[in-house]
Amino acid sequence: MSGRSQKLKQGGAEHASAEHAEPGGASETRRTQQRQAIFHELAHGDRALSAQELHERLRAADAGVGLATVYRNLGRLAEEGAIDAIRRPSGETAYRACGAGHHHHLTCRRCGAVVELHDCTIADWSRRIAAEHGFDQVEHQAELSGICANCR
Amino acid sequence: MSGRSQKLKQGGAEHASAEHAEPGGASETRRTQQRQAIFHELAHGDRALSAQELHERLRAADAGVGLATVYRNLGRLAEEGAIDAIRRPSGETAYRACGAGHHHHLTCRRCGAVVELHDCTIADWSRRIAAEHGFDQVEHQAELSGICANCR
DNA sequence: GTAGAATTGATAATCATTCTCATTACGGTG
DNA sequence: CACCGTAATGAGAATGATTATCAATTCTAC
Repeated sequence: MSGRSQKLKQGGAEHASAEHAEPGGASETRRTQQRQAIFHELAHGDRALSAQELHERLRAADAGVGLATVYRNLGRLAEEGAIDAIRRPSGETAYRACGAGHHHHLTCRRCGAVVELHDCTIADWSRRIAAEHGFDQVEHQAELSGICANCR
Repeated sequence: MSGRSQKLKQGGAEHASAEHAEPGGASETRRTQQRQAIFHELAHGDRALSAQELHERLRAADAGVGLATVYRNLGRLAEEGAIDAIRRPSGETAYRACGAGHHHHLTCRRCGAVVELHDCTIADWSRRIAAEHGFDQVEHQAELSGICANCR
């Protein structure tokens, strides 16, 4: 697929009810069983899942979805903003269906539980730093990890 | 044991790794040409280099250092705290010779210039968040990126 | 229905990184 | 200075995650 009309339209579908707010359905993105199964699994999971883990779960759930398809849809959904990508220290990328808006994650290193952090103080720091060093369009990326109460 | 030998030139980072109390056998870190070449290259670079880039540079500089050796030493040096690992959005890990102490990086997305940020406000936030959610041993990881003054 | 394009799936291909193991060289010693 | 024990190196194989390939399947619209 090289010369594909990549029209990343995402006009609507930013509905608030996070339960069944599956994106797509416009005209370019088809609503396939696989994509729904993938999103459904993520929407119900409490922790972030890697592509491989998700693939495993889907296989166990009788929804035999190919690994390549899992990767494809995960990437797409992340681009559309429907799910959130989290980088694990080990290198893999895990995904999770998150609420909207800017936020970070606090992940338990043992059980993988995730807490969304919406009160980001980094933005202020970032702004100050940017001004201080003459930088523009500064973005930040951050992850917190620790051991949750249950795991101690 | 006067651990005098492993003082890789380049002042700073006097991280006296005294955490090698192996009984019986002594696993000394030897000073090899390759390791010196690797560190030297990093100490002079202004931007962070990935293992592959470093390997390429060393090859070009007639210091034929094997790729595996580059990886090995990079990992070791990072553990010792002599160099700093930076995760690129694309996934590879890049390394840079940094000052000691906890700090983060502000990288120019265009030219790759790096600024060390030593006044990290995330620690406070992190602590508060940890207490709030009952987490323990919370660590954080963060990167800032933007466009530097020269590149605008 | 039917056509036609987006999508899927099995597998090959990448890419960065790690492992293996025979060979080399560092560093102290006699 | 020659010698030894051992950490370190190097070339390539192995791994693990992710991406590309491409014929065979669905969706969706008509």
